[in-house]
Amino acid sequence: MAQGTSTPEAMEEISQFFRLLAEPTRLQLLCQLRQGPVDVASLIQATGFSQSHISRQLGQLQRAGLVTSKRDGVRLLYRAEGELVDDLCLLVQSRLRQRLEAQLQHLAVS
Amino acid sequence: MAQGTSTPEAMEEISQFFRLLAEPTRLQLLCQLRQGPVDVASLIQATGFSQSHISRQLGQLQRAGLVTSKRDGVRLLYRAEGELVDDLCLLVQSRLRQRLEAQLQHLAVS
DNA sequence: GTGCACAATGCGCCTATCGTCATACAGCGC
DNA sequence: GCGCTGTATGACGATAGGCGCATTGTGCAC
Repeated sequence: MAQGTSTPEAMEEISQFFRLLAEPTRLQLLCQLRQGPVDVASLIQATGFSQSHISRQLGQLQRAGLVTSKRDGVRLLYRAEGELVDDLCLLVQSRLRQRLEAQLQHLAVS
Repeated sequence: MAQGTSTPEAMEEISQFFRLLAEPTRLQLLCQLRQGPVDVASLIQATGFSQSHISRQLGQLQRAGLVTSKRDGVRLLYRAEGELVDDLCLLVQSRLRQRLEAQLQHLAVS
């Protein structure tokens, strides 16, 4: 199965998924949407980006199935779907922390 | 702790890490390097990219601490460091599979 | 129907990054 | 020292994607 991962096509797809998380804007949106449904105006407010930009990013995330939307009258409420992104972020975050601590040790020694 | 993840700076760093994996070339390289030390010529051969390109990508991965290099005479042997990337890829891969299966179900029903 | 608020899309600008070519650097054999 | 092989880096064109402005579309209230 380790070999299966090696096919360039699989790599292409996986990297495409990572690309969604490779943009701070989208990651911020996902973070805001973790706790439950949020309306778009709040997202615009929270991130400080233009409405069009937020709309596009949400569209991408929705097409990837990472968020879903529900209507509330005229507005749309978005919410994050699944905990995969959370798990990924936690893994990466702990790694970054590890690395920084290691650098600290290095400085302390030298 | 869920709140801690929300700071834009943290998002910036985490997304920066994901960006490393968002490129098929780099993911392929990491995949090749999982099994053990590989010399650069093999990587060039395996990916079909130019020497300079491979060198640059390896440099990025090395600065991020995802790979390390050892000299073997004139050549350099690279190897992957840690299983984080493997874990991340497996998680993403299983998700992609899930999604495709769900789509299949959808087709079967309709 | 008109008007109003919210969301999505067409267009363009701009920066970042991919990927190559040519060149410089490093280590080994002579 | 010189040449050779292997790696890194500078310069460049090409492409992708971020981001905003202006516009169009969509659903509600009247």
